[in-house]
Amino acid sequence: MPRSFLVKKYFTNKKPCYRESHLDSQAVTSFFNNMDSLPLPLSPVTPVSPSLSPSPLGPVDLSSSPSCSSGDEEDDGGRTSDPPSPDTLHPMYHCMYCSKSYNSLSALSHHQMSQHQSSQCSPLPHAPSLSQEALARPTFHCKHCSKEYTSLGALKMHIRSHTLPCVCPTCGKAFSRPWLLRGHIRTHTGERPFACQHCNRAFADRSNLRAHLQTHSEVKKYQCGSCSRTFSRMSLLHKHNASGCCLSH
DNA sequence: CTGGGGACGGGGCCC
DNA sequence: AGGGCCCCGTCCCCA
Repeated sequence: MPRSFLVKKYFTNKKPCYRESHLDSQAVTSFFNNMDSLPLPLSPVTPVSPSLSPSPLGPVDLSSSPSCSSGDEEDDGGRTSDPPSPDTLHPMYHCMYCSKSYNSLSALSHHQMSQHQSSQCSPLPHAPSLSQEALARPTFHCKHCSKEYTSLGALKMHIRSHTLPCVCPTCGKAFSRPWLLRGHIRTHTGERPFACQHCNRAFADRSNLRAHLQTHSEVKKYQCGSCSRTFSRMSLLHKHNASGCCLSH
């Protein structure tokens, strides 16, 4: 499975390290104690321009596809999508040698095997040097924005960020995913399940606890490339750079 | 201006 | 396939 479903995405140097730093109970202490040895990115973090190269293959237009499979949980209010149209859910597979399209991978494979394999066909000029399988991979367009995905599941997940099916019963604010709603509900209940082991603070959001733990560390995660100052948050480093540090070096 | 907290979005991985 | 959870990241606000 590809690490990224998203065709158009921001490329980062993220190295997910899941399940290595559970922040509950003693794991927090472990995380903090080992902070110095963690492979933290102590280098200036620079924003990376998005790759906006168009899909080399004809994208699948899902403009009339349903926005979410769980339609019964969708809040209407003008956000619901058009009714499902099975035809438009079918991805199209495009030949890398000619412009013919097929609605099944097997049909495309048969076409390419029979029409192009024995000949000296070369891929279309706009086709990148990818494997044939990769080239045959369909792309799925979001009807609400310009994003493209290589799997329908990824697209459905993304579309939830447009349809916002999870609605707070208290204030009516809508969210794309249930756990986002749960986090929001904590703002109403005041629940703060993520406690700092080094002070009395507790947080409703794990990310905020993680950021807070940085404040306990002498050497923080984000370092200015010019003056070597370290910051607990990327945004602080950005502010620091914007304030002119790098201009004076 | 700086540091920090609150709230939230989104892609990726695991089950 | 879909839900749950993880991490990274951003924006806003305030002291």
